[in-house]
Amino acid sequence: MEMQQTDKRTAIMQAAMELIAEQGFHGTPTSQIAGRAGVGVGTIYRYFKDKDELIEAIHSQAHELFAATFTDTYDPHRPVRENYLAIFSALTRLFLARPCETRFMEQYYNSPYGIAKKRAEEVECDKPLFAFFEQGQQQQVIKALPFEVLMALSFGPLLFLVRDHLNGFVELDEPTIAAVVASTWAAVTR
Amino acid sequence: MEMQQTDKRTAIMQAAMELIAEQGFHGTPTSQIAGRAGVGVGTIYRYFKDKDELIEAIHSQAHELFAATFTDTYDPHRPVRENYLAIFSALTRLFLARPCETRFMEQYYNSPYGIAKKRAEEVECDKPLFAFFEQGQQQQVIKALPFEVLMALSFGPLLFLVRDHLNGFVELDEPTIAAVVASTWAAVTR
DNA sequence: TATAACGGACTGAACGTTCACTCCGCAGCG
DNA sequence: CGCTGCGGAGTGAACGTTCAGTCCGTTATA
Repeated sequence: MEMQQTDKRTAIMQAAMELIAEQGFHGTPTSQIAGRAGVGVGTIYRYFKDKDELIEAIHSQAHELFAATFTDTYDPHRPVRENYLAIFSALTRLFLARPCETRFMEQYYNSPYGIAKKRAEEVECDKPLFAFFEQGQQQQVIKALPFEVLMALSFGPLLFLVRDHLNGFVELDEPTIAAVVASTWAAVTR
Repeated sequence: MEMQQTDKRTAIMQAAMELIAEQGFHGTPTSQIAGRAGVGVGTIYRYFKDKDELIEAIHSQAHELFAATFTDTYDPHRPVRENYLAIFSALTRLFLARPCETRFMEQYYNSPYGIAKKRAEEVECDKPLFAFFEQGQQQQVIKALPFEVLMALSFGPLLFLVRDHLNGFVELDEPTIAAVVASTWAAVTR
């Protein structure tokens, strides 16, 4: 039962993601990452130039996971409202199903890493969502507010609640998710 | 022109708050705090047992500032809607006027400090807001959702936008604030 | 008033710890 | 034997914290 070349790389990324999600970037030494991944410290540096590159790799992987949910859920043949409810429900369910990825991303975007990253690629990464909101605006359904404001009205409450849920302050079940997404829909529509 | 005893304490807290707001807890060494405050490193430890106690003191001060805005703005003789719009507009304006306090608190509540703190005193600190929402629910104006959900619907978008504003991604002017608060009002009402 | 002794606020070099990262020896395989 | 992938003790830097000593305002003494 041999490990493939990429298995150690994957194990390192998984271990780092879990630990960073729990303890933050500065709370998780490389030694601990190596320990959970079942590899030596030096092995980390065979696959990643430094800790920053490891973190970027994890971010990139998590980002793809989240982006895929959008493209999987979005259906151009449905009305805007149905798409909205489906997309944000699906995203919330994904946040809850993948707590490590979610908490990692929270850590990431609340750090110098994330701010620089966002500045660099915001244009790219949010393009599909931007187009979706624009479509709703052209149909006079969604308010004529700046894109960032619509993002805030949609994601703000969900991320707030997901964080509370993962910290054990709220039980975020399926009916509650539906109620929240319906409420944010009321916030972004005329 | 001598410094009072408490002036150095205040200078240390101010310097630490500014630096932590910019660089995070682990990005700001005590040496840097002392440098900006214009005191020796050791002086910090005359006023605070350790770095944690310094952070708690800053949090406590900022918390009082924010709590005061609620009590100053809330007027029991106004309709719920007017109170809601006034309170959350005022809070947002305060967030923008006090970027250091705001960013410090963001850092704080995204760290082990904040989670433990919230667990300990959530009951206490949110009491006035809880009562406010309850009043609106009894008048059949505000949705019968859990308190945490109402908090998320109200604060989520605002904090999201304030963060974007402080990072330079959005210009959050007075009309935009009004539009956002009106939108979150639409989200929390029946 | 002039001078000496005191007390404690203040300082920063030094300490021990912890971290990210390196380096060299080892094991498996052809 | 050479080569490749790997491990973990070791390294230097940086951190939070300490503490022996300095400085200065106040008080006691003559």
